[in-house]
Amino acid sequence: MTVVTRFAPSPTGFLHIGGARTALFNWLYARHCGGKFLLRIEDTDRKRSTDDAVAAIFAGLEWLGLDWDEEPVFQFSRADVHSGAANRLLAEGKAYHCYCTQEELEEMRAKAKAEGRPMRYDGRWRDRDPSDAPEGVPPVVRLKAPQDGETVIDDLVQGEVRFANEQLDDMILLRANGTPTYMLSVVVDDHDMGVSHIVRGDDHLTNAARQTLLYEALGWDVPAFAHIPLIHGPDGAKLSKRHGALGVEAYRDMGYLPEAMRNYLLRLGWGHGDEEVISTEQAIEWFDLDAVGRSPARIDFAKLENLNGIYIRNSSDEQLFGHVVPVIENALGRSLGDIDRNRLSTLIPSLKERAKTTLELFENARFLFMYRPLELDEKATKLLTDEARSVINTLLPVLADLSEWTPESTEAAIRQFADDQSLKLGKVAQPLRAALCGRTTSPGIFDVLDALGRDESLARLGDIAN
RNA sequence: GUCCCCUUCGUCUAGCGGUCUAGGACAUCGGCCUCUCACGCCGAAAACACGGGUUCGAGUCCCGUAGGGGACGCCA
Repeated sequence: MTVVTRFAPSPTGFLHIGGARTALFNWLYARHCGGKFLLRIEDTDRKRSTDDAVAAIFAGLEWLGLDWDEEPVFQFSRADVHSGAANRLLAEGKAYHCYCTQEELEEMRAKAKAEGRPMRYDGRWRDRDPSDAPEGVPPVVRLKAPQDGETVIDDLVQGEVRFANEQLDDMILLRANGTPTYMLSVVVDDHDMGVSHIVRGDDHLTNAARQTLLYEALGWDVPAFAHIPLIHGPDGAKLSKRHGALGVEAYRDMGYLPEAMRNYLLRLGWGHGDEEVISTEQAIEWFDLDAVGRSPARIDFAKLENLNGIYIRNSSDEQLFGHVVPVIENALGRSLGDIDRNRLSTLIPSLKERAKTTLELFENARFLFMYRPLELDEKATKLLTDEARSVINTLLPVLADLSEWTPESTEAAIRQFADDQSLKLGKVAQPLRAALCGRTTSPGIFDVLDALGRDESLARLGDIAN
């Protein structure tokens, strides 16, 4: 059997992190099995669906590197097919018209609540003669679902889950205005798209039971289900905006790399022995639904950051440079000229050892793009005492006399200088750092000198010495 | 409230009856390295929710309890 999975978001907002993980698991499973990963946009709620959201979902998936097979299906465009299925059930006597008013349903709900029961439609039109139909009330179409027995979901993640059919009432297939409901659309679409494995959040577990009934009524094979636990916020509660229910593009803007994000999401609820840093190739090879945990996982930004740092360090200099230039240009509000680019690319190897996000990398590189005379931060100002300035003063001609300007040559000269002056290297390096970077932390000082170049370095030192 | 699911260090997890005095990772705290900050390395503290069974033996199986989550729409 060819495995076909799908990701079916409703375009009512950005692609949030929970959806991203669901998409990732679907994608991984399809790739692992050599099957297909399809995309369906569930835009049947016309009021809440927007084109912007559709675009955001596409962009989010692309950013994460989750490519889908075939053209995306837009659910709303298939409304006729969906209602056709409902009409077929009607003709076969497996569905019926219900003329209940909203008020009647409200009453049922209130009564159920008062009696401590869940709201269940009482089936009052189930076997009633259609000739009883009230004038001018447009009916909904309901499924004539079995009233006893049980429906069993053999879930790849949750195991065998049983629901008593009496708890599953006659769900609405077609609304009074004739449009199909979610429950109907999903089943018809998944069937028509040939979906073999439905991987989705476990908030859909009860829906799986209802949908199973629908599959059976329609005479279709029931696909395999895999209901994965939801992601929770750091506090264990539902994901809130404050706690990470952001669009994936927000994570991009916070300086995370898509590969790191993917790795992190993968490890949330799934593990492979002691493996932590897992390449996409390995993930595809190792991923399987039966290893997905059943308990919800909390998002942990510290771990995400740590992983991101690992991916930054493992990036090639060229790759990282490409990632970081737009981040910097965006933060700086100007584009980088050749000089800026050269300085940045020289310092990248050193910069990437000390940043957990590309945003942090920018902060650490910021001094490269500042204009003279440098604005010194508080600590740098404090560090540049008269004594420190005189060290720079004495060192300046030594550096100016260097015939060659490389990390090796400046290091040799400065170490020699410190030796001659009976100073510890730190006593020379720290003032240099403050003068060159305007702050007391930076990449290795010889790399800084190298990146800035001879002229700029000497000029910045001169600004301080005088 | 009803139904369903879940419960190993603070967090993510390994563990699929004996090899568990419970392993790894992040975070935390020490130390080393060192021109600062990082990286790296070494080390410490830190968990089987509780109560009953089953078994020669339970983190691992069963049943309760407690706690957490999800579902109960003419939303998806």
